Amino acid sequence: MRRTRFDDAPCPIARTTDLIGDWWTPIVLREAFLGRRRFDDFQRALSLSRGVLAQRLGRLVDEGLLDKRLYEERPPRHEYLLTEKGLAFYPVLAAMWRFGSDWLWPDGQQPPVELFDRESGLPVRPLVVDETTGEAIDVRKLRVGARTPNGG
Amino acid sequence: MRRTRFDDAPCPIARTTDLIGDWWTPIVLREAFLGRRRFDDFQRALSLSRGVLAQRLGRLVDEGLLDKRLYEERPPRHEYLLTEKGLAFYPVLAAMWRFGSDWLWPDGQQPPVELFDRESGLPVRPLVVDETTGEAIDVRKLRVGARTPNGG
DNA sequence: TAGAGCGAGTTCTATTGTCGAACTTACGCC
DNA sequence: GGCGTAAGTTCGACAATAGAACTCGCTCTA
Repeated sequence: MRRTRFDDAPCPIARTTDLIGDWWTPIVLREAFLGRRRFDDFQRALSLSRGVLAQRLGRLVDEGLLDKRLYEERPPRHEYLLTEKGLAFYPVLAAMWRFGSDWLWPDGQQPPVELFDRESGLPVRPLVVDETTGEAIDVRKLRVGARTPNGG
Repeated sequence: MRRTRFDDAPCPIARTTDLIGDWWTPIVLREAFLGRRRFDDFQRALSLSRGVLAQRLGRLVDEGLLDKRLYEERPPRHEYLLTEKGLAFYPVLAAMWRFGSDWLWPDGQQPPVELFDRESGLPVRPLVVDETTGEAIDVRKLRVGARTPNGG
């Protein structure tokens, strides 16, 4: 049976899930954000099957999150760079980071790593807010509705 | 081959990916946030295999995002309610919503649905910021580092 | 100039996971 | 006693994954 696809669903969550709803794609993107560019860099860092890596990188290129660039003619060598769309995905990883840090470590323990601001050196804690009010998102105060003509 | 597990990885993104890195879990959670509670509600809304649904709901209960409650003794009837941990996952879906809305529709088009504030009725646009500064997250200004004793 | 090495994949096979349908259990109603 | 409903479990066909080996184009070295 073919995996169910959500890429033409009317819901933005479903479409995003179609894009990253497997165990390697978010991790591959994480590595891209950490500055990895070359096939074997990804492969060594993640020790995943080369076949799966090729498929995932290909998908991310097809979807426009990565750009496959020739950085050397002879012999031909490629690198994968984040596009504007790829960079725009970072907030999703940041939200995952926050949830994981807050909820996926045993009692009293915390993850060994943290995010820092390069300039100030201060720790950064991602938080999801409403862009207009600046208030933290509270699901109990939200509803989903049809798009308004002037909205969004 | 057994699927690679990330549930004991040192990276919060990897652990979160382990939890939701498949095609149905985020969608099941979305439905839970939309107020769905009963097995057949989920099944009818999503038309996914009952086997897969049972496995996913079970995992979410095991992980503490859903609570399985008996709401009727005879005949025995159950419902799945979001826990505090489950509610804490909403920001991740909100970030996915924003990315999907902004980037996964063809030129000039927009998704048919939108988020609204229940009280004000105004559209809500999720944005990921740094909790301390309130500034939007910019991956180019971040670095990952070892946790500081007083940090985080 | 033969061979080792490297980057970037592709191909192969065994094992798992997923889909969809059918089946089961436990009860309530008529 | 049979039908309906909630909440699953079981089953078989098919798809995806992991890991290893192989290919291809090229460079460097002895």
